[in-house]
Amino acid sequence: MNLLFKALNDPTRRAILEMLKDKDMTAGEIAAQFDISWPSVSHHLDLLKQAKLVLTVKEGQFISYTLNTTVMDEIIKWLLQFSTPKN
Amino acid sequence: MNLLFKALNDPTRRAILEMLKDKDMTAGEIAAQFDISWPSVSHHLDLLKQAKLVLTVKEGQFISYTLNTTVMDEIIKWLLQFSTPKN
DNA sequence: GAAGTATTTAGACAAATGTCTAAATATGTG
DNA sequence: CACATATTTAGACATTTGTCTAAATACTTC
Repeated sequence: MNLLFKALNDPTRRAILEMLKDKDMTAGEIAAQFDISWPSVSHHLDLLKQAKLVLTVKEGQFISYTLNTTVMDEIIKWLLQFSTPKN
Repeated sequence: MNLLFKALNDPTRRAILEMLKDKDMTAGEIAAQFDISWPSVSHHLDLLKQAKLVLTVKEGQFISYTLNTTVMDEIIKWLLQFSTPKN
């Protein structure tokens, strides 16, 4: 839970997740969308990976990043405890 | 969105929210549940308030904190964009 | 209004975070 | 194998964050 909220607590990382919603992307494609350096983006990707919010697949020379929506459901479940009056 | 995720990115603050799920509490009652100093708890409450995750009601000498679940729904909505294949 | 309780504000400090540049590690190609 | 491309790792540095103690503010009661 900690890693999850930590990973979500950054605009760049949230933007990455929104990009991956539409299609899988390589680290390079992702980095190209931002004005920060590649190593910084790589670091963000690492945190997302630690939180298991993204999964990586090696595709030859490239590394493709994919959303892992399973983990999203975990946060949603945590949040829903507040919406329902009595569980 | 930024303030929201920032507010959620701390175990103490998440614990406070879970406590408030059951019943409204005064700042003092909340602070008593933790081993950290009252000013620290007050600071956490302030961040929760900034994120509008909690609302305050002055009850005489005390300040009562209440959950604001409306805001939770906002995060859930953001998260749900990833769960549904095509919006 | 003086004194007591509840809570926040101020200011300091160590630890965590996001960024950078430079270098290292794959992987693919001639 | 040598070289080029893709990505990560290392190390440094400024900013942000969570914590503390001390002091200030707000409300209640005598």
